[in-house]
Order: sequence, then structure tokens, then C-alpha cells
Amino acid sequence: MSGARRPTMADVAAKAGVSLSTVSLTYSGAGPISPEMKTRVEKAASDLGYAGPSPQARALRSGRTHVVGLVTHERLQFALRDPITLQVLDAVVGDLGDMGLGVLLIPSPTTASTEPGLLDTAPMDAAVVMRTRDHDEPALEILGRRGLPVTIVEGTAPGAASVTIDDTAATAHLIRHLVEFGHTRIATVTLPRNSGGETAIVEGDMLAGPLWTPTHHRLQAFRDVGIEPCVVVETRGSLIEEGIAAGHLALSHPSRPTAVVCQSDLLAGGVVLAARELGLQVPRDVSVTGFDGLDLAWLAPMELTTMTQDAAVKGHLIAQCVKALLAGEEPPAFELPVEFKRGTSTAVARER
Amino acid sequence: MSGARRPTMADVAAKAGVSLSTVSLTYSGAGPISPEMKTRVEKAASDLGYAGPSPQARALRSGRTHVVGLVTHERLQFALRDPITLQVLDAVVGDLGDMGLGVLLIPSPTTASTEPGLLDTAPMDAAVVMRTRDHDEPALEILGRRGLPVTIVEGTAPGAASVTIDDTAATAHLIRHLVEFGHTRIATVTLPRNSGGETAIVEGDMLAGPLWTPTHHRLQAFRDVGIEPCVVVETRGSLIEEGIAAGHLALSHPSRPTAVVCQSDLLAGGVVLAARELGLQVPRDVSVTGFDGLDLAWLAPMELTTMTQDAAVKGHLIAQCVKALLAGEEPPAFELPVEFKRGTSTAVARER
DNA sequence: CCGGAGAATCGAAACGTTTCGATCCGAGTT
DNA sequence: AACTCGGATCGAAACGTTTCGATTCTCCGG
Repeated sequence: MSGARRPTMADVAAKAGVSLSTVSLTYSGAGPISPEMKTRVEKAASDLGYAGPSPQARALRSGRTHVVGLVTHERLQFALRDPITLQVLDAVVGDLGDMGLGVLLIPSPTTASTEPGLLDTAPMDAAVVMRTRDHDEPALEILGRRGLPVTIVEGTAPGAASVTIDDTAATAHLIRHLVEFGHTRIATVTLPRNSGGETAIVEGDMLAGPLWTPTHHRLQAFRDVGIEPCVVVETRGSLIEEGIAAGHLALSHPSRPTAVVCQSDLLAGGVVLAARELGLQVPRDVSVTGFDGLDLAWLAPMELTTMTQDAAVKGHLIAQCVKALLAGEEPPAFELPVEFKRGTSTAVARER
Repeated sequence: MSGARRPTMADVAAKAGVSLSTVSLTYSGAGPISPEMKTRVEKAASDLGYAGPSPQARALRSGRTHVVGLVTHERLQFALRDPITLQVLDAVVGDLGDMGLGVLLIPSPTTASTEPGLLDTAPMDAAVVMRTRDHDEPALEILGRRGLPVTIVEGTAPGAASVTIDDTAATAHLIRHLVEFGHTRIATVTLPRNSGGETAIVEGDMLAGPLWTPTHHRLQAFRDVGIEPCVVVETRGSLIEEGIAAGHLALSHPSRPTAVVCQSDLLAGGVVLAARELGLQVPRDVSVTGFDGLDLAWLAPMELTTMTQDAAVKGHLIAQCVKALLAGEEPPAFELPVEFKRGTSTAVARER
């Protein structure tokens, strides 16, 4: 190959016989440029094989990288295998893309290692943090130190924009629905309580210790309604397999729950499968509720009783938060509505 | 807020009473720095609230952005809802993250619009292109013009590194398996043929026109084995819903197929559900094969007959390609092995 | 015929690093 | 005691843009 370095704006300017600034103005669109000058510059550029202004130089000079960091669960698989999260991400990437912003994936650092990671060094203009814990979120601290505007999904922090849903009220709605059906022994299957989640029955106070925000809020609903779940099973993420495992644990527990409140539809689907494997009929022997409002084709003809949230709207709102922050506006705080959806997975309680 | 601009290295140097270069050396780790100097600089930095070298300045000067672009299907949902792709992405992000590289999501531009998009302007050191078409991939041209090293997944291009699997041989294996079972009327359900895919029966030559590489190769297997599928149904992506829709189309087709070769496990799962809805038993009335080797818990106790590929390994190889390219080495070309997995979704052919 | 407004272009100063060669100093060598 | 060498620090030159305040030129009104 030729050792020749790539052409720069200066080369284009020289070739076209104009000043550097004129070439810059041609590309950036700021300032008045005559049509013939424009074609002349473009001609010179294409002759030289100039591929456009260097993003890095542009970023340094203008202070804008046009990159938004997306801080997710350290294992992308856990974060994105839930279709809801994926739909949100899809909308976010689409919207930000339309605004000329790229999305940089940043796995959230778990251990507060001293080594600076992507979060410390990656170029970005703003960050979106998905699924933050209630306490000790190292990511927020790092972002704060860097002075980057932050949007938090499913959580809040001073100075940060946020997009949330009323997890507690929504879950309480489901619990009351079950209570009205006469259920008293209600189990619950939770999302991870914190980063080191395991699939296991939770002993002791279910709200003790640091908890992921949505997990916390959805558990809180039991307190609000004034009911204590007879079994609490924690999972490692919103996955069918996890739901199956948790379902086995919950349904074979000595307290014999007649209903299971699950913190996601995927988990609920898994619990339904587990029930079937145990020879229990849903909803005859056990009622199951979900959360999110997915369309689980493989459960058909059963439909989950669940709380529906609109993932696309959520994504759009997140993008809007980022936009507002970049424009220097006050950080917005959106709360998304959720809707009760009566399915065929819940029914009147029956002794079993 | 104070209008004071963020501190720079020069500020730190002044505060610590040393030269700018010394501070730089402290942070970059190049060059010898005495321990006491290091602590002195760190003290000054933390006093000033200095958050570390500006990524954009660093990128301009060193020529490295530490960002790798990931070019995917324009709708992230379609690209990532398949667990296999997600697992690959997970491994890629993890490995590159360990190398200090961030992953920037770039939806592939569909229309060759004149407006320069993310692909043209986003800062990156290299790119990974997932699922390229056989012809006219505008993304590759843009990346080529920018002089960025490219790794292609499920495809190849001159000068680019690649990670592929032998789709044709693998699919042929499945077809032969069915032929040995006496199947002659075999339908096939494909991934999108190109970006504007629809869920519909394909009329005419199934290999005509520009095709996504994997779709093409897996269809090619029929030719290799010397069999023409009795129905070809195209889908919009590897989704259960798409499989259900396609299954209905294929199984109610007048040619009454006794087997369906699906280009992904998710599609196969959908076809199985469609068969059940139509009152057909799998594998008694119809055999179904998949592709990928997912663990579809909700199909249990049935297990798909499929070709297994190791997504994590695939991801690791992709990361390795990127690494090699960034190190200036020759572009590697890996072909991943796939393994036949006999499940319970295929059986001897029976008239229906 | 002159002054002034506006359009088009230009020059030069940043932006905040990394990097290369130079400088300084004390320890070891002859 | 002069001489070399390596470790630690420093100065200055890039890196490739954007941006701001000139500068030039043309055209119009008075």
C-alpha cells in the first residue's frame, strides 16, 4: 500500500485553490457558500478521495462527539433478552440516530475497580443509564465527575432526567386483582435484587439491602396493599428459563401458593410452564400475573394477566430527555402510564 | 452554576507545579514517572476535580477513538431479538470492552440517501458489519471510503476480515437427514431475503435477486442436495410470530409438505406452534428442523432437530478479528464449525 | 459619484491532548 | 576528576477541525 496519509481539509483547500475555512464552511453548512464554490470543493474532495471531516478533530474543536453512552447491565444478554428492553433500545437508537447521535454500549462496571473503564474514557456527550440500583451506583458517580448529562431509566437521581413508570402502583393493582379473587397465599418471583442475583428463595426481609429500583418498587407494592408474600423467589434476570426454575421453587414450597405475582411477563411465562410440568393447571390451580404486556405467542391460547407498558413510547421519551439535556434545558422527568390487562392466567382462588 | 470551564491538563500541571507533559505521562502510563510525582499529580487533579484526559483530544492526537462501529439491521429489534445474535453481541461487547474498546450501534442505512449518516460521520477505529447482503452493501462502500478496517459476520468482502459458518453444508446436512427419513415434499421457511422482507410465499426462482448472505447460502443447500422445496416462505426476521405466520402459509399450502426446513430455531418453534394450531402433530404428521441450536424452554419436552453453532465463540472470533485489524495484521477469515443435533422434531415421513 | 449593506471568502486562533527530542541530574566507570 | 549513561522531567510541535473577526467585492440608494 502507499504510505500516503489520508487527505485533510487543507489538502482539499489547496487542490481547489481556496482557503481552508471555505472548505470547512462547505462541509459544515454554516455560513454562505456560493453554489459554484460548493461544486468546486466537492470536485476537489472526490478527486483526492477525501472522506469528509475527521470526526475526532470535529469533536475536539466543537466539543460535541455526537455519541450518547448507554449504560446497561454488565451482561448484555440479561439486559436485552427481554423484548421490552429491546423495544426501548430500538426506539432510542432510532430516535437518536435521526438526531445524528450514535449510541455507545457501555456495560455497567460492577466492581468499583480502580482501573478506569469505558465509562471513564469513552467519548460521549450524554449518557442514558438503564436499570440503576437504589444506592451506590458507581456509574452515576463517574458520569457526574465527568460532568455529563444523564438520563435514568427506571430510577432517579438529583440533576438527572428520568423516565419511570409507577411500578408500585401497577403491581399493587395486580395484587388487589388477586385478592379480590380470594387469593391469600401469594408468591412472588422477582427480577434480580442487585447485581449478584441468584435464582433462589429469599429468606428474611425481602426489602433488606440494596435493591435494583424496579425490583424494589414492585416488591414494595405488597407492603402497600398490606399483604406479605408467602414465598419470594429471586431470579437472575427476565428470562423464561429463570421463570421455570423460580416457578418450581415457588410452587413446590410448603406454603402452597395459589397465585404467583411475577415481575415480568417472561418470568410469568416460565412460571406457567413450571406449573404445567408440576401437573398444575393455570389458572384453575394457580393464578399467574406478569408485568410488561408482551405478546407471548407460544403461550397461546392463554393470555397473561399483566400490566402493559408501551416500550416504544418509553424509548421516544428517553430520546427526548437526551435531546433536552443536550440543548441545555432543565432535566425532564417523565412517568409513563401502565395499563391493566385482564388475561386468562388468573381466576378465583381454589384450595389445592 | 459557575461558568467556569472544566479543568484541563494544563490546569493540573500548573496546580502541581510541573510541566504539562509530565501530567500527560502520568495519565497515559508511557514514560517513567516517579511515585512521588504521580501522587503529587493525582492530588492536584482531584483537588481540581479533573476527570481525566479529554477523550476527544486524545482521539485527535493519537488517532485512536477506541470505538468500534457495529453495523446492524436497521431495526435493532429484528437484529437482536434472536438470542443467537444477542449472544454474539454479548461476547463481542465483552471482549472488546476488555480491550478498552466501546461498541457503537449503527443501524445500516437502507436507502442510499445522499445525507451523510452515522456511518459517515461517527468516530471509530474499525467496524463490524453483521449480516451483509451479497451485493450493493452501501455500508461497505462508505467504510471503505473512510479507510476503516472492516470485519464481516456471515459474509465476505475483499480486504475485510470475516467470520462465517458453512451455512450451505449445514443446511444440506439437515435436508439429507429428512430425505433419509423418506421426505420428498419439503417446505422451507427463510430469513429475510433482503432488507424489504415480507412474510409471504416466494414465487419463481427462490435464488433470484439480491439476497442476504445467510438466506442465500441456506437456500443454496437445496440445489446442492438436488431437491427443490415444494414451498418457500419468506419471513421478516427470526421471530416466533413470523414462524407461526410462515408455518400457517407453508402447512396449508396445496403441496402438503411433510417436512419444513427453517432457517432459524425461532422460526422452527413458530412453525411447530402453527402445526399444533392446525391440528398437526410434530413429528408424526410433519417434521421440522431449525438452525442455531437454541434452548427453547417453552417447546419442552420437544427438542428441535437443528444445527448448533456456538455464539460465544463466534463473538470471541469477531473480537479477535477486530484486534488483528487494529494491530495492522492481515485480515483473518474464520469459519466456525456447526454441529448436527438430533432432536425429537423430525421422524420418518408419513402421508398426510 | 460616493457611502454603506450584504454576500462570499479568508486568516488565524483556539480545542486538549500525545509525542519526540532535549535537558538536567546523580550514580557508576575509568 | 572527567565521562558516560539512564531515569525523570520538560518544551514545543503536531493532530484536523470550527469559529470569529477581518477583508474584499458587488450592488444599490441617495
